[in-house]
Amino acid sequence: MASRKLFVTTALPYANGSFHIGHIMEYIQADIWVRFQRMQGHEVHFVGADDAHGAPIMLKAEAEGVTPEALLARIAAERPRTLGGFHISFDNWHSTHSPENTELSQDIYRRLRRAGLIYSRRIEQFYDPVKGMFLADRYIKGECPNCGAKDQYGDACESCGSVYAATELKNPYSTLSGATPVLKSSEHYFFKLSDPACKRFLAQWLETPGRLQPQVVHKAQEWLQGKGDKALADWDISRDAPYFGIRIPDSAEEKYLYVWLDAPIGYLASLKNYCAKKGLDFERLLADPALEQVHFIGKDIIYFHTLFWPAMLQFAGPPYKVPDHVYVHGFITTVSGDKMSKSRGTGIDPLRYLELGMNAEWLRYYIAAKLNANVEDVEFNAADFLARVNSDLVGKYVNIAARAAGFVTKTFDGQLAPASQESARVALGAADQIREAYEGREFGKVVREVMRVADIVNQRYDQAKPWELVKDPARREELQRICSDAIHAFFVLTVYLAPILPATARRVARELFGLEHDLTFDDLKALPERLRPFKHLITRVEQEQLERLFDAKEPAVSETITIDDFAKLDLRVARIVRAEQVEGADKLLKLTLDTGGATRTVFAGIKSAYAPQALEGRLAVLVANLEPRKMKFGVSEGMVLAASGDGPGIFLVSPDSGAQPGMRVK
RNA sequence: CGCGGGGUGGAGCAGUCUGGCAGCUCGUCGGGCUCAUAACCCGAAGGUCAGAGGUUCAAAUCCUCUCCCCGCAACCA
Repeated sequence: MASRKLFVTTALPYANGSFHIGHIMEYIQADIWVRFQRMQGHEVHFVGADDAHGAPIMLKAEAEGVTPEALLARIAAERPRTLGGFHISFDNWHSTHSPENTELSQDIYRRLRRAGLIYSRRIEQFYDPVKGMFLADRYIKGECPNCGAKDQYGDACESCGSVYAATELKNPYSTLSGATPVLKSSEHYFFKLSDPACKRFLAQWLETPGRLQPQVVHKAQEWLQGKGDKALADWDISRDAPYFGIRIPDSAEEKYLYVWLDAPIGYLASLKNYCAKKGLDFERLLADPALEQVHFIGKDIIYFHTLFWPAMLQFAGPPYKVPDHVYVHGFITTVSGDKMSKSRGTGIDPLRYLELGMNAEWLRYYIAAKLNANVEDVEFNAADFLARVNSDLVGKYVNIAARAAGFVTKTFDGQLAPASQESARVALGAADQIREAYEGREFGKVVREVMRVADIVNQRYDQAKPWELVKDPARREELQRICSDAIHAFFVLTVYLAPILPATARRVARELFGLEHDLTFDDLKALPERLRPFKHLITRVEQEQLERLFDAKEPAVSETITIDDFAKLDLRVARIVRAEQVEGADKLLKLTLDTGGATRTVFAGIKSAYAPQALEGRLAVLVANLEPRKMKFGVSEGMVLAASGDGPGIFLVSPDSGAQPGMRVK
């Protein structure tokens, strides 16, 4: 087979937090595919990077009182531990906040401009006068213009489902400062996605056979062919200062590239950074017609990777090239045991998984077993995970070696009979199907096929009853043949599983068979002649480990504060002297509090949990120095403390009996 | 009727393109074995293939409608 040249990426994780299980699933999927390609002798360049720009990172850094760079450095520092822990074999990990990315992004921008695909126009947008910045829809809330529901975001109402522009909200406010935003106009740059040449190119790019999964083509075509108000619109690619990003070049005003423009360019920036380290010529590598550019992404970012990204690359021109494949996967959902509490993505913390000493290959195997080439969600089910890993990996696969190795070492001093017995033949016979499944990202098929063979091997071994043969010196040869056959089959299966279980495959190759290299498909041509003493390869998953993994329910506690920070809070014991319904309010009760002499009015969102009469006379804890807040029904002069969780129920915090109104709580 | 994907024994999945006795793993029940990390082997029970209608000698599979779940709908990273 001709050798291929591959440039493979995974989606760039947004650098405002640690990896979550969704990232890890994608990396495992891509890594398995990449390792498979390497095992066939292909040249693979597999890179990733942190997606470092944009308003959320800028604001998060500001909230923490650090520079964005410091925030990025902290996130970057913990990446290797997780990536290494799960055996993700990136050749390079970089950042979009890098000289390479700045250079490439500005270059691509200039080329697109020269190609006539960028124009500017003034748009009106909400501006936060306190923060001094323009507000994206997600930072604006207000009352729904349709149903009047409060605290709705700037794009759609969660209460009545109507869709509108942020400017239509009634009584809008900035979620950043609480200020009332003002309309302000600003010059914005647009990428002319609607240009006929652009649409023609995308139509042709999408239709290229084998490039994308059919479901993905359907979805992209819908956007591309949209009519009326669904028509493909141009893309606003600029943002006003202050913005943490890459400056738009040749612009008098201080403008920045929208983070989604420079993020995918980060793929190239990481490759370029890698080339520099390796002494490779970046432009030559990229321009090589033989190079296949492959992106693994999740279904949430199809829009960017099948429309904007190929269009940007196409019209930027050589050496940039359009992606050859964009492989889309679904999300991972989590079911923790019998609780059936489903949560998306966040159910398992990858770092905690590693810290508990859980084997990364368990997860790699489990995810591989569930992955196919479709855009379907994958469910992580704790009970299923336990059963699958223990019975497949330990009970079937490893067991083959464990049960036959003893005879070979003790009775034959590690000498294996010549190959080509029945079990090994069955195993070798699966090679084509397994390679095809790997290539097509049908990892579930790989696993099913491997386990089908493992079952056959165990059955044949059972029928031959080596534990009886060993008692009869006349049947030594037969015993050696049976055991060698099982060991050979085990070796073949290890080659098949190597992309999924790289660490185990490495140990098997070195410790059991004395090979100096990592396994490749070429190793199937000559099966081993000797076996070294068997060692424990993979431990079983313990129920307790899974329980601890999910016990981490209490999510990371909020950031540490100092005693001085705490001292800022003035908490007081207060007696609820009156509690009343509020006309027209869904959630609020109006409380009149005695704070030891003075009286306060507080609106508390506890109507669903308490009848007003039940509250009168009770003690509560009041945040006495909270800034008074003007609400629809009056001014609230503080806040009473109450506990609540994910489920229903609100629980007022009460001081023990004996406490007097006005006492300080600390 | 906005669009895409999904709904198959208790659990997780294959089979759907190209119609032909409903299959695999785990779990459960019964038996066997003792080489193996309580692993392995044999057997059994368990499904109106989300629902309704249609095409056909024959439908999980093709067509129509309905219900439920996940996701998408640029100015959200």
